[in-house]
Amino acid sequence: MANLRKTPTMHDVARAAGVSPMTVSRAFKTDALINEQTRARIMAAADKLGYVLDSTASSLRSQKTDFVAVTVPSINNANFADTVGALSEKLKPRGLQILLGYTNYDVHEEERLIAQFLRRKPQAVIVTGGQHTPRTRQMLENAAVPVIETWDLPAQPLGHVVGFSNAQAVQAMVDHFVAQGLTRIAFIGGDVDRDTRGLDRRRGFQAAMQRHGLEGRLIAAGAPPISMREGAEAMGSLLDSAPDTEAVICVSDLSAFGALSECQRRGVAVPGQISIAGFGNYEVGAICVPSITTIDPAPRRIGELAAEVLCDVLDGNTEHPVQRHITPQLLLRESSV
Amino acid sequence: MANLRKTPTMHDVARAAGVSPMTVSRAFKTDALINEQTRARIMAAADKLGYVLDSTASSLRSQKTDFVAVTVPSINNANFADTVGALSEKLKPRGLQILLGYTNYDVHEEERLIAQFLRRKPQAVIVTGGQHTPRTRQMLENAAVPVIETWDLPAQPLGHVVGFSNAQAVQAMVDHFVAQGLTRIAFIGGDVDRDTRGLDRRRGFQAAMQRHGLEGRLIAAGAPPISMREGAEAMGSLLDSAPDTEAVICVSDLSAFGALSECQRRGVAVPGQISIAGFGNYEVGAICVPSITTIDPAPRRIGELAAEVLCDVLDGNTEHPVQRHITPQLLLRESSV
DNA sequence: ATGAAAGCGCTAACAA
DNA sequence: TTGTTAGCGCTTTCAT
Repeated sequence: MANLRKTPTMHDVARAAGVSPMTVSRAFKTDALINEQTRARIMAAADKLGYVLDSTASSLRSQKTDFVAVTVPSINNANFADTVGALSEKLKPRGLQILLGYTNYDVHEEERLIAQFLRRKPQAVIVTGGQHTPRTRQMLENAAVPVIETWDLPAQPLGHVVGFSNAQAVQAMVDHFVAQGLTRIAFIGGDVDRDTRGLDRRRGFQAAMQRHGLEGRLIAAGAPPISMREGAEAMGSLLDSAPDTEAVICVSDLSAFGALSECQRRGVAVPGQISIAGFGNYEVGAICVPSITTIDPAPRRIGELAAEVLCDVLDGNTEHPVQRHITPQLLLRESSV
Repeated sequence: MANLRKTPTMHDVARAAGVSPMTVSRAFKTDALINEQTRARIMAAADKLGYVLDSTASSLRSQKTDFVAVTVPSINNANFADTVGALSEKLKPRGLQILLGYTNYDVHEEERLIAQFLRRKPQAVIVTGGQHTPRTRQMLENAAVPVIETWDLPAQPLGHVVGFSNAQAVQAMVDHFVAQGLTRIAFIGGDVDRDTRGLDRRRGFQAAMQRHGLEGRLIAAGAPPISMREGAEAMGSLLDSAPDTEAVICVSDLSAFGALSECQRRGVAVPGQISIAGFGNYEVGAICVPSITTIDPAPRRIGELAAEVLCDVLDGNTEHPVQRHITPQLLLRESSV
């Protein structure tokens, strides 16, 4: 049976085309010095044999892979998906392939992932956030691989940074509500600190409230990521426990939408009786009625900038660690007035 | 400088631990025959040197990778993310790593991805849908790698299948509306046939309408994937052109939510004046007010079954192509009565 | 523009 | 339980 034949190698193609294996190797490189007719003959032979280049062998010999390792907290999040999408599109022309892993908002799972990824000798490692286990930090240092931290401004960067201050962004939101004369303001977010960006947003909320001499109300919505349902439940307990609340800032648009829905179920007017704001500029917040005031952290821009930084590093144009800051935009919508 | 040292290899660890490289290799395998004290000594030496196993070399020598190639239409879709998430969790214990690519609903992009992935000699290829270019089909056949098609019931399967009939699921939805006495029913979906699952749903709609002797109204909402915004716009033109429509079935919950929002903006009562249904059981449809009637295709179940099939194949328990069918559930909610 | 020799780092196969 | 030998498929390097 034909299927019992071993997978053809470069050697087989070389013999079929009447050249040396080295010439076949050249034929498969776009920029190699080779006669076009020879290449055509080789490609025809390769096609006939069903030859597929073995990039494992190629990587081993050249001591160079085309992998870029990327970790995100969740595979199921439109914001991170946008960042990865932009990254992927920008790296595709360079022939770089993304090795994607998700940490489930857990630094130990991140450690496990990074350890696994480093065995593949990636060209770079791009992570979400600036919180890592000591072992992760050490592995990345030992690997001497370019590292880019995204979506955050780490206190002690591992290398390059493409991010923004989550705390600062939420402070702008608080200022907006206070400027409207609102004082009884609550924050709906995760009840544990696994999600460091969520934690930063909560801290930003509290810092801003304190600055205004106000007392912030914190509503715990469960373990990150906070879903629409958890947002709705949190809004329910807020309405039960502190019905005089005038505004609610949610850790994300998803929980904000859940909160909005709970208000609608209870006949609480938004805005009017209560204003709602989210974070992340997810599509749902732009489409729903009323639309939800939010902060746009430009997730695709983060991916594009990370790709830019990475290309500079790989081209040797960047010797020192780079910091590229995003400026999140406050988007005022119908849910706050 | 310490950093100028070459990356340590097994050889270096072996010398440091006073054993042969082969013993080091064994120490890094969980199930290898090795003295535990020797292993401890080796691990200590490896740790001190910052040694990281080179899985490229390992794969080349053993002619075996731990990659599973997976393609999905979009990285930014909660349903496919759930499938990939479940797949990933089930494959992790086996030490299999997912190589994820997204096709952007384009069979040619799928072809490009598969070609790239096959160079890595994956253990299996898992694709979304049953529509592929001839070249893709041929590459996969040549590679003699296990293939699983998901989310669909392909007419000509490439190998194993874990899916359901999108057409049939939508027919059940039409039957539901007709049973309620509704006759003027519209379908909002993509205007090109790139998304074969969307196309199947539209066909199911038309077939069911025809079976009931009714004429279906088709509203084109743009190129897949259909967003919430496009759903809203499509509902706008439907309300303009055919205001007597009694029910709308949307290609997904996202467009259904957009359609619902547009109704709310225009003061059209849902349900009452118009009933709305979606597809996919996305969270937004369960939380919004009114909640949206939908079909649950059990995306995580698809991933779990695919992982199950894959494990059976890798264990040699499955010689012949397998078909595992999902039965999507109709979820009746507030948007239809 | 093409070829020959060597070896990337690891592990299969066999030996002790 | 550990060691020795050989070679996976490719590309670097040097030669022609």
